[in-house]
Amino acid sequence: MLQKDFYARFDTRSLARELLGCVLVHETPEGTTSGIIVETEAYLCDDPACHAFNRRTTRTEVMYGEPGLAYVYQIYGMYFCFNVVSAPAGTGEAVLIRALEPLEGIALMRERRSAGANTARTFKTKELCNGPGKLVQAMGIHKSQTFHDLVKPPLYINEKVSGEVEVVVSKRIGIAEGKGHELLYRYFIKGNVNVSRP
DNA sequence: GGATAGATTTTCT
DNA sequence: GAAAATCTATCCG
Repeated sequence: MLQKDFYARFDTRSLARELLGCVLVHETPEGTTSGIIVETEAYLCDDPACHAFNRRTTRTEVMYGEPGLAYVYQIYGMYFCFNVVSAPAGTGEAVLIRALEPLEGIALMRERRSAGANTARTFKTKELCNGPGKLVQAMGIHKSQTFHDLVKPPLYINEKVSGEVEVVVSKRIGIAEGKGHELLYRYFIKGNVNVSRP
């Protein structure tokens, strides 16, 4: 399991890159789900797209906390996004986890995703976690886990299983022009089929 | 296969 | 009252 020093060691963009290949794990009463992190985005304090850009508020308070905390927020009324708080306490930065490659508990992920769908349908394995809102649903992560310290169960991250990975850098997804649209703060594993947008 | 509209609620102005 | 770090169903080719 990754410890505090890992989250504190890197600046936000380096952490976003380092998290690729690591394994996000969530232990719940229904079972354990886990997946390899294959896509991330960095949000810096001097970045208009960052929630903590304007000022320190109730919602963004956790982003100013110590690195390694979880930040879960609701987006577009019905979905949630999971972030890892980065940068020293007092600096409002975080890494958005955008996609996972399902590892453990795939049946449970399918169950949770189907329960969230309007009509009965079967999800392919690569459709379970290939987007920020999707992985939160599949992993059973809840908004109340904001402020959870990711160095202990039930929600934590394991170190890379298989050596270094080939990383591709790109513009972020869903950022409007004039809001840091052109910044190359998105990182994903080359050729991985679970990435939200190749 | 790709494009598009609609769902729905918290947060801040 | 508007905007938001999205996803799915449904249309069309």
